[in-house]
Amino acid sequence: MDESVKERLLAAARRLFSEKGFDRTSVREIARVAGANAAAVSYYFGGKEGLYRAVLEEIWAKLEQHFERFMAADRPPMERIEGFVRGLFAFHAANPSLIRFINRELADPTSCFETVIVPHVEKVAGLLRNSISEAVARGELREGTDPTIAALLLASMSNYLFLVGAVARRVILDPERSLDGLPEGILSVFRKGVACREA
Amino acid sequence: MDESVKERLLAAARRLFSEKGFDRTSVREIARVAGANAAAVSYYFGGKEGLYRAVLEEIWAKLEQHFERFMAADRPPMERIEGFVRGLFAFHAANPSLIRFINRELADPTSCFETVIVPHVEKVAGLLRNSISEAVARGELREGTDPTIAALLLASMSNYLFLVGAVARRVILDPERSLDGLPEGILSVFRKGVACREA
DNA sequence: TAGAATACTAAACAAGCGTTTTAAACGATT
DNA sequence: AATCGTTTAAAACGCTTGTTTAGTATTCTA
Repeated sequence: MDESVKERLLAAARRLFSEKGFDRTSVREIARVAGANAAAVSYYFGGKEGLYRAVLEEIWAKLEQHFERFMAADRPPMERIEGFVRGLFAFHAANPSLIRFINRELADPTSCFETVIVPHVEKVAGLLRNSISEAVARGELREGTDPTIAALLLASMSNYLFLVGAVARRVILDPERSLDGLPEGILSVFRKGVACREA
Repeated sequence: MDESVKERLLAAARRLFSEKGFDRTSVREIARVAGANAAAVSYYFGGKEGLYRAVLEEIWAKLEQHFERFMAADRPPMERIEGFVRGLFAFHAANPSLIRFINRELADPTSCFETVIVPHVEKVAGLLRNSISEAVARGELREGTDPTIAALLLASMSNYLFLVGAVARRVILDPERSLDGLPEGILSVFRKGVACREA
């Protein structure tokens, strides 16, 4: 237990908030998991909401870093589009339950929505939209494709499974089915769906 | 105010639970909106959770009724698939915020998950999966298409927008943009994505 | 080494929660 | 008219919540 109390609180909050959300996680529980006092949350973060905000910023920073690697600006647009999907799945594999954290915030915004969520989503959405626009301009995606709609649908397919994780693994998919092929499946549907050549 | 207290409680709970979710809605607030006493919730529904469960059942019944109309068993499979998407959008148009209610439960299951959510999702997912299987068997969708994956992706595209409604309207889509064309756009991507003829 | 700033804690606080209790009002039946 | 079960209301209960207070160690600085 050589980490600082602040770091232990962040780690515990990250875990508990992702698992159960803001409302169902109490300050006392975070403190217990962190092996700290509940008052330390107010001391270091100004309150429960401040701690939540800190965790959210931390996660988004990590996710954006991830996207910047998978969607590097010097790559051709189709590679960036593929990077979006593969990056999202890779991130989820490396950080299970964190995507649900973010998506829960999207589905049910807290007070962090305006200051944390909106700017970050705008950035990632812009990256994806621009990649699609470029791909259309290059003739790699069908002319007339609406980049906004196309981006929305690609993000839908890439995110929904993780969002409804609990029910998906119970009802929609076999629990033991591997998800390894899913990113390519999504990209296949996407490519053909807005591909350059009509069938 | 000629409705019964029980009905008024259900209506108020439906509205408040859809807007703010289970945790952020208090029994006292429901009672105030319904013009009733907070104790009536325990009296009629056995508690807050019972009221929540009643609302959830009510909504699912309505939604399933909707799907049974749009995905009638006597229709050809591709029409049923189209009915799934169009029905979902129509339902959302008629019952704003109710889809978010359901989706919130999917993203963050409460104790109703096993008894209410799982059976209903299984039913609708089965309808969609069977329609896709039949369409593949008829040669209307590409051979080798995995019905489960295809159903998942179609449901993803159809649901995600409503799920992330708040951020979608702020960041992803123009607030004034009409969504009228979106169901057809989704179906277009889906059809081409798993269409019979390769490009 | 004295003093000040920082790090941390136990205890108390006020507010809100869902529920239960108690009792009054109501409508139908005897 | 008296009595019944049902319905509604007010108040109180026990509990948990996030935060604050007040205080004690600990560490750093002069």
